[in-house]
Amino acid sequence: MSIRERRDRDRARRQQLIVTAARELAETEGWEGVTVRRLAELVEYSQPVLYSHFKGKADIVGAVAMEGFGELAAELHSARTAAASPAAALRGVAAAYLLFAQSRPAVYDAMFVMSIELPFAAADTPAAPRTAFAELLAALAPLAGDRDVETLGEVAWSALHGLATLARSNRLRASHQQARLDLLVEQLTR
Amino acid sequence: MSIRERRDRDRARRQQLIVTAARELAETEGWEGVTVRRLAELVEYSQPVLYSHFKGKADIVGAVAMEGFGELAAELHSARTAAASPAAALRGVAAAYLLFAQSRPAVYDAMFVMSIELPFAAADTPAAPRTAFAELLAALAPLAGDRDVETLGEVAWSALHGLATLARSNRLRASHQQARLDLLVEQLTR
DNA sequence: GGATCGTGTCTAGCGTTGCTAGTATCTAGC
DNA sequence: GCTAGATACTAGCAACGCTAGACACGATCC
Repeated sequence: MSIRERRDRDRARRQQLIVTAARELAETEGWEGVTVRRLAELVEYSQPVLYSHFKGKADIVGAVAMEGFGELAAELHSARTAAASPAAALRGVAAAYLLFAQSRPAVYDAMFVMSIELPFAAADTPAAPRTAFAELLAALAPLAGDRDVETLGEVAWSALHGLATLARSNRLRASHQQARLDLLVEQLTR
Repeated sequence: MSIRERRDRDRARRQQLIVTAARELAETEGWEGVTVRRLAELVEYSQPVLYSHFKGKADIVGAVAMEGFGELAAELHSARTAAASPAAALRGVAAAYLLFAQSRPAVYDAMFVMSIELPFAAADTPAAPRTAFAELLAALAPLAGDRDVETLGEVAWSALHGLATLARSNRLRASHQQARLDLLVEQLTR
């Protein structure tokens, strides 16, 4: 069965090639510039090949989003564990979150703006996004006091998400991002 | 020049007809179901007529967004002025904001998610969105203490925006919206 | 009153999109 | 070496945003 294995390997490699191409194209030209035709041209296969890997364009976006969740979880984790105090950990996690959204906007959009179909607070939520949220909860737990940690986590995440998206569409004063982060962290720390 | 006036009146009425049709269609089937062809059919004109009113589809979305800003500003205002205390006013404004986003999701998307091109914190920001933001600031001002009101307003708005969008895509626990609102208002009041 | 000129609307079509049916080709196994 | 099945391709469908060119109507001037 070695041939079968090699084929599966090749197929997985090609799938990754598609996801990477979609991601890079979205990052350079935005998601509106990502079409199945252009992706097919980039990976040097015909369109139907892409449809043998993914159900449709939305599925490709979802794959990019999944990759992003893994990276976000890892970066939040290292930001949290690298900090000396609980307060510094929270601040580091929040800053890492905003940096992620700012530096990879296309991936962030795929994760949180585009792919509506991805239940989070449900039983069938995939592992990666749950892990990322768990990192935020871990950073908040020591500072929660009498507040419900999970609710606090949802509010904190919402604030971060709002800061990230509104700032990027020029709806917040560009020069005050640091001040907003400071104020938010102070509110959460209390 | 009465004929000219009547024509302008008819034209304005037709423009409003298009905006209303777009809005209703988006509210019932989502923005992906709104096409120029369907809109033309709904208002019983051919496609080029729509392009004599709007530069393109994005422009129609923008018109719906503008209408939404006016309504949001009005609802935030009445929520704020109806409250007895500053704390109640803030809570009322926050609740009104979330109710707006929940009850008119398509309009909310047009305002904050779709039309990227609409600078907010800039000189040429239209009046309606600025008024809406001013309402939030007015509700926060009495409770700001030593915090910078404008920065606090941006953080509060970001949190509300995050709560609204993440809740709607099932990324927050549906049953805990009240608890999140309580916690957020308490944080802001402090 | 009849010709003229604009304004306003329509039909038709361009290029592109996501997606798929049907065909050809290539490979694995007997 | 031949057959069966997997695999990738060409070609095309319906729908999209948008626009060029033709047509009809109404106001204006001789």
